[in-house]
Amino acid sequence: MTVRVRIAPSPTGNLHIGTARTAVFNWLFARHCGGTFILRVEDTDTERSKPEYTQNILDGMQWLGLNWDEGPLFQSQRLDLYRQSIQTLLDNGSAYRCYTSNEELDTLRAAQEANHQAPRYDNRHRNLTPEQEAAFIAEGRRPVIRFKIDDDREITWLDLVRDEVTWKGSDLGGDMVISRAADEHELGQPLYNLAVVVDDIDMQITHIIRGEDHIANTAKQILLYEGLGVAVPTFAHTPLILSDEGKKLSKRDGVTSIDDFKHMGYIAPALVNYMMLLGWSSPDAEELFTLDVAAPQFDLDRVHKAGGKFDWDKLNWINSQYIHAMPAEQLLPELIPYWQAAGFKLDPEADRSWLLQLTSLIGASLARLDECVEISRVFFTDTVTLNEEAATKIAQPGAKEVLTSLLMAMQAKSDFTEIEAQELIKQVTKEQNVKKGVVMQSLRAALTGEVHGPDLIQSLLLLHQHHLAVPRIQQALG
RNA sequence: GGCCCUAUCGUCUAGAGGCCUAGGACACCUCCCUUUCACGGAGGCGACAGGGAUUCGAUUUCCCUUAGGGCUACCA
Repeated sequence: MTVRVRIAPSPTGNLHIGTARTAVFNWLFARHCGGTFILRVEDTDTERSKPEYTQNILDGMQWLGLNWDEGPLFQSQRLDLYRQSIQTLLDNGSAYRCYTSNEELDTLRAAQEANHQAPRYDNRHRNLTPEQEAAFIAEGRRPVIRFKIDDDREITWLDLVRDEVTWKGSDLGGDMVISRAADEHELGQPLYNLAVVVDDIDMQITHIIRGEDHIANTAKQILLYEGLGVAVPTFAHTPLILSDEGKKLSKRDGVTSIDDFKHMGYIAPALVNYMMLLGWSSPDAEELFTLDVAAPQFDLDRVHKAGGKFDWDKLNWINSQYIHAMPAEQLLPELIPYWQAAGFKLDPEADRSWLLQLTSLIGASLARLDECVEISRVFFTDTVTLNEEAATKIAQPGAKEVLTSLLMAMQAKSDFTEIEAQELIKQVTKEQNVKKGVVMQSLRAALTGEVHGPDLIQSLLLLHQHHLAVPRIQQALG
């Protein structure tokens, strides 16, 4: 039996980090087993589902490198399939029409809550006589279809990450609605649990890997498999991604969509790497690896049971490791859009060599791509403003003289090599009889307006190439 | 309220009865490299929630307590 797994996002929002992480585990499991990874879009909630969300999810999956083998399939296009199964359940007596009104349900729940009881449907319409049904229909009630859940039933399954899980039928909230209200002899819109089971059966899914927030659904779904007379697949419930407060990460926690991470300057392999590490550890204790490297060693056995808090520090570190490992040729095209968005004037073609040098210069300073804007700002602006500390450096004894010497040398020569620049610094230091620090500090201050920054010699070279060094030193000298 | 799940450094985790004086990574601190800031390198700080039981021996097994989380829809 070949392994078939799926990721089944609901297009009611952009691709969420939690969904993406579940997709990562499914992808890894499929690739590890040489199985098939399927993408199914669960859009049975027509109110909340939006095409743009579907697009966002598809784009996000692709960006992350989570390629799927089959799909995307859309539940909204498979309604007939669900209706057939609903009819089957009706025919074999495991489902029935329920005419309880919302008001009656509300009253019931309110009473249960008042008595500190768990809210649940009391199965009051489970055995209606034809006469009773006719009476409700005559009242104009539109029935839902409920699937019978026996209270004394015990549901147990062997979960691939949390071993044996047991659930009592009485804790499932009574007979479950599988089809929305419709006219008396119609089959209404199928509901989540029914659609999922029918699809998983139809698509011959062998392993259902999803977040632990689905555990109660699993109990219900197992009953549905039985009602439909089909073998139950294997389940695995992964731990949830938690916020700082230790709660399930939700849209309210700020950045949660893959899109957001992308725009913040995280790169796909780093984000995926972090998601893999959140809840799973590789047997050899490695922490930096791609999907392809992780797949052969991926195993649900090594998935942790407890939820994990999302840690920005660790993500930033992983992201920085990937960025630092990128050669300038590869990194440059990633940075250009950020520079352009910041309004920096640059010509990717004509300035290519200069941009590559700049990229090499700042690469090691970047933890996120977007940081390239602030770090390299002084290389793109016409003038700089000295901050307080920088002004102090230029005001220190000997600084003016040093800068004047440097200025003259640079006016005389339009391009320096690194060796020549170092030689020049050395020479000026000796000439002016100052400490090297004075030269370096005043030069940096004049050039960038700041006292911190990337390698000074490299910065000088780059600025001089673009004719920015001379005017800035002049400006600093007043 | 009910049910279910979970519990190792601040965080992510390794650990499947003696290998543990509990290992790694991030963060933090110190030092080195360096004109600076980063990067990089070397150290340091730092945890088995509590109580029972089983055992010659428990981080590891069992029970209870506590804490945290999830679920409790005609959403998915």
